[in-house]
Amino acid sequence: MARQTSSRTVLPTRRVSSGEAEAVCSEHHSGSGAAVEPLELPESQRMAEFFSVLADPTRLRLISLLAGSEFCVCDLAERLGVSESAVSHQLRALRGARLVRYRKEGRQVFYQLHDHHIVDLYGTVREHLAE
Amino acid sequence: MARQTSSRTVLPTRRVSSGEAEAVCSEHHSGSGAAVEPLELPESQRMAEFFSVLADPTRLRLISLLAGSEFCVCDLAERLGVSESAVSHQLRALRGARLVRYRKEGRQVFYQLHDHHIVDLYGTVREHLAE
DNA sequence: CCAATACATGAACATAGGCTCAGGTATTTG
DNA sequence: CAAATACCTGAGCCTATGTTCATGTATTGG
Repeated sequence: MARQTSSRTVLPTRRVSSGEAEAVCSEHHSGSGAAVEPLELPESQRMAEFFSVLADPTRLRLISLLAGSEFCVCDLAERLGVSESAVSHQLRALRGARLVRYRKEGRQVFYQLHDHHIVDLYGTVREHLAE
Repeated sequence: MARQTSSRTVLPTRRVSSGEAEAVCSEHHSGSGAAVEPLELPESQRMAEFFSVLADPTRLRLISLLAGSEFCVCDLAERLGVSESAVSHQLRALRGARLVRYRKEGRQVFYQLHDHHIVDLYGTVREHLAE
């Protein structure tokens, strides 16, 4: 196990240097004077984009099916009760986020989860929502 | 222009059970005939709603700051370079998802992460994106 | 009490995203 | 080849959402 949670945020060098005048409450920092830098904007955008892929019921249900076994597109569509077009669009998003992989067999395309990360996420969120 | 969108068209609730064999490729199920049911729609919506809260750069940067220590609202606003109003709106979303907690001290409100779940998620996603 | 600070909230505007529709590509079949 | 199947994709419609702006509430200070 040993999930290493590096308590240090990773990216420095982001000085908010806008010409904005400063507030007063800045003197009340409860933490030490150590620079606590936020996540950089570009990386926060990449991460938000990733979470956006998970922020859709249809895609989550696709993932839940693929967690059980692999399926071809039309089976996924039928089981979710949505059009093949919609499924195909959503699978494209999942592919883009490297959440699923596929293999072709004749004219069918079988999709499966890409790796275990998504299952970990799934479990953690279920745990959070169950509380 | 008005198409047949009479009802909500959001949740068809099409209960395709065993009788309705529409597609042809259904016979290629790789799994056994066991019912592989997808995540139920209501739960998938709750989960999507939760991921939606994480699907925003500003909120992720707020979380990254709060992972280091607690902060009052105007400090968060200053460090991210966004308005206090925007921060307040986003903190509301984070509160709703039980991702942050707050304590009042005078006229200031100090926010901190609610529990460890978000840090786990954060780590898993960083790992996924780093590959 | 009145002004200022710190934060919250509703409305409005601009953008992003999911679905349907209408094709398009690739593979199998007659 | 031509039709059918399985899947992909661009365009457009409609809804959801993040921000700003203006205002409201609570606490501190003169």
